[in-house]
Amino acid sequence: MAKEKLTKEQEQLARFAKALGHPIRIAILQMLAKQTCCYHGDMSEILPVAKSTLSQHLKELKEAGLIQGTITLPSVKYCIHKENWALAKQLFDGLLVEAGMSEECQ
Amino acid sequence: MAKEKLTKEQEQLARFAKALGHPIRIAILQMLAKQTCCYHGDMSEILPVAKSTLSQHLKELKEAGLIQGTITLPSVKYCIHKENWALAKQLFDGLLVEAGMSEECQ
DNA sequence: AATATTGTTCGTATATTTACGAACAATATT
DNA sequence: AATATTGTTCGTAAATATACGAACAATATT
Repeated sequence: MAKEKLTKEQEQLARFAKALGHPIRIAILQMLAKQTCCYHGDMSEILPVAKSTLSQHLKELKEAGLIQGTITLPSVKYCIHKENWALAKQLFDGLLVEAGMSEECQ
Repeated sequence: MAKEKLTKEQEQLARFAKALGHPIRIAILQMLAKQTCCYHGDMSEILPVAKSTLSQHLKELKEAGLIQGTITLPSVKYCIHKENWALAKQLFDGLLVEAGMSEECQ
């Protein structure tokens, strides 16, 4: 068995995907994308989770590199991490296109 | 607090993303995409996991609707689930483009 | 009928994820 | 100095995810 090691790219893509793997985090990213709201407080009012839970989700997105937060007292402003987002887009696109073009398997 | 319910779309996108959220599953999809291999056995030889673990990953991808498997004795052939894959692509694209165009938040 | 091949399922252990409220920290306001 | 506002961190509980080998199932081969 010639077990192949997984590549950094595969790990990175999985990391991004994992961060997207929760509906609350999707909702967060959509809000940030639309710029309808960037503040923790605003999201907290809309999203159906406790503020502590929201903090956890934001932390995960931050750790995955998809968003960044800056303290703007008395609130905290979040936004998309443009650079990493571009990388994510590139990686996802690569996979999605590739697989979309695959032959019918039958 | 006007807590909004999450949409089916958000749930679906998160479901897909979650399925992509493991490097082994990324590797599986890439192999299926490239058509270099469609058989469980072939993947089992290449991917660095026990066959039982591979089965679990394949099951998750199947349950998420991203792949489908057909028994072709003595082996099992897997392939991308074209229809759902197209949906996944659409949903991911939507999010990725949207967020990519968001204003600089500063 | 015994054996081999190919995957799945089972049993199990460990780690991670998710969620909540309470407590805390940092600053602003009274 | 007490109070209010805004988020994070802590403690905790419950659910999922991940991994492995052993056992099993289904068919093919001897």
